[in-house]
Amino acid sequence: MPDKADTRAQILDVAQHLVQVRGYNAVSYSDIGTRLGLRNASLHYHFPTKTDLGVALVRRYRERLEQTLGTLGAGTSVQRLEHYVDAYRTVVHEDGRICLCTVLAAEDSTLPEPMRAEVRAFLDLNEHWLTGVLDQGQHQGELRFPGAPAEAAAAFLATLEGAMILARTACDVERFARIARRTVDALRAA
Amino acid sequence: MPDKADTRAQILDVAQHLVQVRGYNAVSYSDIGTRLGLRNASLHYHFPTKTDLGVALVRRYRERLEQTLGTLGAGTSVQRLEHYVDAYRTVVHEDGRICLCTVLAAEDSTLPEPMRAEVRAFLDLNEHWLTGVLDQGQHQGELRFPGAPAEAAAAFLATLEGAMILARTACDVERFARIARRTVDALRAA
DNA sequence: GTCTATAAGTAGATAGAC
DNA sequence: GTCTATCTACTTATAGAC
Repeated sequence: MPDKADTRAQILDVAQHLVQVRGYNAVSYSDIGTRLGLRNASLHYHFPTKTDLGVALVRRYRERLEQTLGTLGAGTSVQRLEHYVDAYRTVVHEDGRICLCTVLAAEDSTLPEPMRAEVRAFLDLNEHWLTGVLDQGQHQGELRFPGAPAEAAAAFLATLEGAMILARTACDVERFARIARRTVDALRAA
Repeated sequence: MPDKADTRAQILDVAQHLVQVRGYNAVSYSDIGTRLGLRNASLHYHFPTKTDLGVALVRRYRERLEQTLGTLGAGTSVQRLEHYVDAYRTVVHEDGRICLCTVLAAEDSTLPEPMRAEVRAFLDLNEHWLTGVLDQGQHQGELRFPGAPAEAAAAFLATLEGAMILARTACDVERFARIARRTVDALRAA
């Protein structure tokens, strides 16, 4: 008699991994169940509909980011940016995994509305946090960039998202790190 | 008795539009046929397998880009970059369309191998052309950036791809143009 | 070239036994 | 909680008439 919360977490773990590689539409209950030794109906017990599963997936992903960003409150703006990039770098893997919400953003128009809202919330969280860091760095003279911090933050996030996609198609995980590094460097005032 | 090549082109037109919005995996023969008043079996006459359709789709898209880039050979490097961005801007629409290969790159791991090869060829074409323009601009003193032209080209392309995805999730087509403009400006030596 | 009809497979989802 | 069994809908794909 397995623990309910535990099984639920395992389902989310496997589902997240699969979605990060294949995308939401290309992952089925069967795919997830096979990897866990569970049947189709058992998954539906924990997540009645696929939308329920998808929403829970993105929500957990965002909550974890909130925790991570909470620990990145200290240090200079450059250090905070570098730790942020490091966190992103850990989700880019040899097996083709990239940021969950980058994949989902690409599928946006096919997602159920509750999922789209969660994906937007995740991206907004990133942009707002980045805007704060860039604003801090600009005022302290550590960072220099044209235009408003919010515009620079949007461009920065766009570059990271695009870099993950490029890295995957090129089967070159280092490509993400190279692009990310030069993008951080471009913001430095020095 | 419709012309065969004509029908084939119409199928590709409709399929491209749908894939740009939904992605390859979320578009079916039925979706395409309904919009053209054609039956499932008729589509299979023109494209025996879905892979055939997908490969033809990306190949035509790349050939068209080659023609477009051919007309962008004249002018200063900044002008060429701006025309390039303009060309990309025309594929970002209110209805959710973005660059075909940006969508396909996000689905990379689920695509049949012949399609993956075509997507890579498209992205390589972009990177090589951009590398040439950046190299030209650097030597002429019109552009200034750190590192090799190829590295700057990869970062530039990543930003455009990410910007398209962000623009779509935010339901804000202007967002792409704003990010693209600041990215071109950042390369200017002046 | 396009059609009807149909195959074979998979999807998300539910009922009810244990 | 997990199972077997089943349902309906949809997918890609093919056979053969017109």
